[in-house]
Formats: sequence, C-alpha cells, structure tokens
Amino acid sequence: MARNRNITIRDIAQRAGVGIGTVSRVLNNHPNVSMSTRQSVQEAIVELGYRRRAAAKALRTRKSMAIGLITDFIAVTPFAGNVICGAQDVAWRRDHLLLVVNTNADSILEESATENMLERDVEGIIYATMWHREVTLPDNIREVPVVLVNCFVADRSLPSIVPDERRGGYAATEHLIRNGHRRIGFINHNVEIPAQVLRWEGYRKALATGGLGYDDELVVLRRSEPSGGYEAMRQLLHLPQPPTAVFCFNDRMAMGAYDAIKECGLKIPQDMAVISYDNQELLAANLHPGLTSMELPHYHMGRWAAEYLLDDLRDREVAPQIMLECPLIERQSV
Amino acid sequence: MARNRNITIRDIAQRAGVGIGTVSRVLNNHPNVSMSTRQSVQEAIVELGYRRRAAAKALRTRKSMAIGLITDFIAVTPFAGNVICGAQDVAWRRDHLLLVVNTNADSILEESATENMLERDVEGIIYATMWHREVTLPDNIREVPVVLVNCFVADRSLPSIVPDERRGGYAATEHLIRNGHRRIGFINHNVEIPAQVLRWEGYRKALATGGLGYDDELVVLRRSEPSGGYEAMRQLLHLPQPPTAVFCFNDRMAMGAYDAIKECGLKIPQDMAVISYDNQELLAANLHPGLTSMELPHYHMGRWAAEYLLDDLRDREVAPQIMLECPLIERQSV
DNA sequence: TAGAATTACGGAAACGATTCCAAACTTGCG
DNA sequence: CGCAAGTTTGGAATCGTTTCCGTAATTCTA
Repeated sequence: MARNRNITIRDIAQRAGVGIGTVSRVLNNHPNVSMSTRQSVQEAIVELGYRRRAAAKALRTRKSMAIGLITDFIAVTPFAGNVICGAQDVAWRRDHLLLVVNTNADSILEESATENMLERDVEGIIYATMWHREVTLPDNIREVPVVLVNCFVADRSLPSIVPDERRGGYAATEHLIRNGHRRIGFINHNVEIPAQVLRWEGYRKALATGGLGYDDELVVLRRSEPSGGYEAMRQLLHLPQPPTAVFCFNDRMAMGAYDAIKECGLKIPQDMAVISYDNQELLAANLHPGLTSMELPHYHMGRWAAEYLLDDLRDREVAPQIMLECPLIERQSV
Repeated sequence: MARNRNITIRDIAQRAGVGIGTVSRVLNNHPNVSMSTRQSVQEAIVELGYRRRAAAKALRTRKSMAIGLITDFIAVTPFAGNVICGAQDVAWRRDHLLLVVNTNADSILEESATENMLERDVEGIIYATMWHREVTLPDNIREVPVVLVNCFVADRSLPSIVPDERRGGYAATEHLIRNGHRRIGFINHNVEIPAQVLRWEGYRKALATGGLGYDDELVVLRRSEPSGGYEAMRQLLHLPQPPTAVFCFNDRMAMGAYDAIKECGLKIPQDMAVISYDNQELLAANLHPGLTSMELPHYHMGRWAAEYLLDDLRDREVAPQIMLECPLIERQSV
C-alpha cells in the first residue's frame, strides 16, 4: 500500500478514537496500554498507511538511531566491506543505521565528516583503517563515543580493536613447525608498521618455543608486493641450506613467492610449504594450490565495534584495547 | 573548541543582538542580511560553539540531506567500495551523507531497509548489485527516487546504469586483433547472465568487423573460477590449431588460464596473449605478467547514480538506461 | 463494599530549526 | 521634500514526535 506522507500521529489518534499519547505508547511498545486499544491503534496505523518521521523523533529524543562509520580507504581493499558488514549486522538488529563516510585519510574531510555526524546526533562513531596502524583523530570526534577498528591512538585513550598480529605470527609459524618443518623462512615487509613488527615477534617466539634457533639469513625484508615476494623467495632458495617452508607477510608477497618456487621446478607444498597473512579470498583461494593464510578478522572487528558502541559499555573508566585472534585458514599450501 | 550541545539558534540571536530569523538567514546564506549583522552572527556562532541540529532542520524542511545506498553483497568483492566511494564523492560535495545497508539479497531485509530509509526522508536510494543482473525490488522503494547500479528491472521503469558489456567484449577482442592476432579464443562463463551473453556478442561482432570467421571450437564455457579457466585453456591448447590469444570472461578465469599456459612452457604474451574482464586490481595487477583487463566502472556508476538523484533529473518522463563504457587497462599480457 | 493501589489514558509543552508576514529602515528619483 | 520601491529585520507559527502530569477507570484488599 502506498504510504501517505502526511499522516501524523494525530490522525491515527483521531481514527482510533484515542489520544496522541496513547498512539505514541503503542508505537514505542510502552506498557500500560490495554490490549484492545493497542489493537485499534495498530489497525488505524495500517489503514492510514502511517509512517513515523524519524526527524521528529530524533528532535525530541536527541537520539538518531544511527552510528557513523569513517574509513580511510574504502575502495582499495575488500576489507572495508567486511567491517561495514559486521558493524551493520549488529547495528541493524538494534534498529540502527550506518552513516558511512570515506575520507581517503584526508584530515580536513575527517573533521568535517565528524562534524556532520555530530549534527546528526549519531550515537557513536566507528573509525576504521584499512591497514593496522596508529592514527591521530580530529579533536571534535571525542564529543561522542568512538571505537577504533584496526587502528589505535598513541595514548590508548580510545577503545580499539585490532588483529592480534603477534599471536598470528606465532600461530602461522607454529603451524609450519607442527607440520614437521625445522627450517622456516620469513618473507617480511620492509617497512616498520605494527603488522611487520608484531608478526616478526610471533615468528621468533614460535621458533624459540619450538626449540628452533633464529637464523638471520632466513628472514628477508622486501616491498610488500608480488615482486618483493618473488625476489625474497629467490634469495632464500639460493641459500646454501634453503628453508623447507616459508611464512609470508601477506598474500601478495606469497603470490610472488609462488612464482619463484614454481620457476625453480619445486612443488608446493611438497618441496616448499607456504603460509601467509591477510587471507584475501580473491588471492588465497584462487592461487594454485590454495594458499593457507591467517585471516584478518575484519567482520568481527566491525561487529565488536558496533556492539561496544551500542551497549553503553562506553562509560568504563579505561578504554579497552582488544586484540582479536586471526584464525588460520587452511588450504593446500602446507 | 568543545561545542556545547545546548546552544540553540535563539542563544545566538540573543548574543548577536538580532532575531532568530536573521540567524537562520545567516546560517543558510540567504541574501538580505547586511554585512555587519552577518558578521556579528557568525562571531556569536563561533563564540558559543553552536552546532545546528540536523533533526530540527529535517523536521521542518522535510529534507534529510541524505541518500540511501542498498547493496546486495558488500563483503564479497572490492567492487562495493568503489560504488560507495563514487556515490559519496558526489553526495558529499552537495552536503549529503550516505546511509548504507547491505542486505545479502534478502528481500525481507531489503524492504525493511527501504522502510527505514523512507522514515528518515532520504532524498533517493541507490540500489547496487555486485554483479550485473536483473532485479526485482520491494514495492515501497518506488515512493522515493531510485537509481539502479549494475542492475535493472525487467520493465525498465527505473533509471539504471550498467557496464556496457557488449562494447567491452568488442573492445577486448578488437584489441587483440589490432595486435595482430587472427585466431582468438574466448573462455567464457557457463551461466547465461548478462555479462556472459553480452561479452560474447561483442566478441562475435569484433571478429566479424575484423574480417575473421567465428569458430565454435575457439569458445569454451566453464565455471567462472580459476579452475574453469585452467581447464578451458588446456582444451584450447590441445586444439589442432590453437589460438594465439585468448579473451577470458574474468580475471579469475584468466588466472587459471595463466597456469595452464605456463604449464605448457609457453610465454605470455609472446606465445599466448591474454586479455580479460573485471580488472580486479588485486588479481590483474599482481599476476605475472600484469594482466590486461577491461575495467568495470563501479566508481563512475556510483557517481552517476548520486548525481542523477541529486540533480532532480528524476522527473524525466522515461527512466534512462545508461550503459557505461568499460575502459581497457593495459598491462603486459597482450 | 469502601478505599487504596494500580493501570489506562488524554493532551499540553517541548525539542530546535525554517518560513512567512509585517514592520522598520534605506535608497532613489522627480 | 515626499513617496515608491527595495532592503533588512523580528518573531509567531509550524514541522511531528515524546514526555510528563493529572485524571479516570479498574483491580485488589480487608
């Protein structure tokens, strides 16, 4: 039925023969309305094709039933979709909508986006980055609850959820060890970002725990691209005593490593096992053989962020700094 | 400066020694306000840290300064990010925000999402799908201007923008012909969707235009995955007279084709040129050699959709059905 | 069955902007 | 200088809800 745009709560009241207060109570599922009145109000609502105007409600209650989501680079990776999806799934269940703004990391835009969201009385803002890093936020954002996804502020004064990279690095390496490998290469990114540092730490720790020594020449740093992975892999293969397995910083580097391995006539995983990080479906699942990879839990980070915002846990004295486990996605490369 | 949440237009009026009407006029850049009053109002605004409440404005004007964006599968491909990005870039320039809902193609959710957006007085809705297809929409969506992105309705009663797949198929094939190839394979998807049908048509037409015959055995239909592409490529390579170039339905199939080609000891592009469709950066740019591919113009479709909605072109008698060109992205595989 | 306690209900006031009309003030021109 | 035309200004009315308070109706208790 085509809804009429001009039906108000007052029309409903009249039609149902009740007062506007009662209509409002029905609309909001308040108690203290008799079954029969509730019924007749509901009938009037469908008969007249009433639609509640969110703006009026928001004006009166100061709640917009919306949360903001600010991202830096929504278009470059498929990660963003997962964060949005996670946040939305929980927001929706609580009748909230997502206001999305992509900023390309432009701080002017970030500030005005925040301002705009504040004008709209968002109940909180999720600030998500596409790679794990430290951020500095516009001042105005602190006027509303904020949760950081995949990033953090220097002083840890805002709640944040990031992947547990160290544990991921550990788990990846341990997985190789458990599969019998004793000489394990690490093809790492050559820029010092949290992912690079922490995965490396995890790698070392797993070696130590497994009773294996740390060998400097097994670790090669390169650009985080296929070509970097390719070069690094070649270097490892030319070692007097090459590794039998390699842990790659990300799927793209692994992709390059694959090429180098195949080029040498070696087989994956028989001659060389490969594990990597990010689990970009598009790559990992489509490589041949399927690439075992540590998943970045974007969907769950998005969920957690929305839950935290909407749960009013935000009054805790300290801002929680969550590290979420990265699940190991097994395919055929180990 | 920390804004005070309780400052209203009336406080500004008082502080600046003017009436509320004047403040409103300043806020909205209306003419007929003397320079000096305008100035003093603006000063009062910053001094008091005033922030306009969007809900009040929306209530009075019935305009929310927002447009809705409904997608089917936001998380599975990186395409969504581009559509959002495009739509947002133009929306933002006009002070509009995006309300995003992902539905996983659940029609119940689609309807309630629409309802929710209508309650919020969105000025229009963009309905975007992740692959080019026909859709049926919830009835209620027609109460507001709608634009379809990457999809269309059977009766063409709603404005729609889709990639020009036929022209893309034509351009891809023609590109191979222009590079001297006379025997060109086509590895196509084995499901009859618009992309499959139209790219095929383009392929035929380009052959005809180029004075080349259409040879049935050069066209192989398979699952649109790497393994499908792999199988298809092997089949083509075992032909008595194999092609010297191949056009793949998408990057994933091309990926499989790459494997088959390399496995036979052939070189790309010397022994076999490859061109494909979709231009998924993550794949096409990272394959070795870089994969030449027809780009799906998601960003521009998003832009166009938002522009159309906000431009009030929506009163045209007939709903435009736009087909947007897919640019050829050259890399090293041809 | 009276009176207390509880539940159901009606409607004024408030949320904070925009819009419109009338009034006050300028300016221009013969 | 006087009047018309134009510009600037103030503020009441309005948008459509929710909330709150007082009253009416009902149920409970002894």
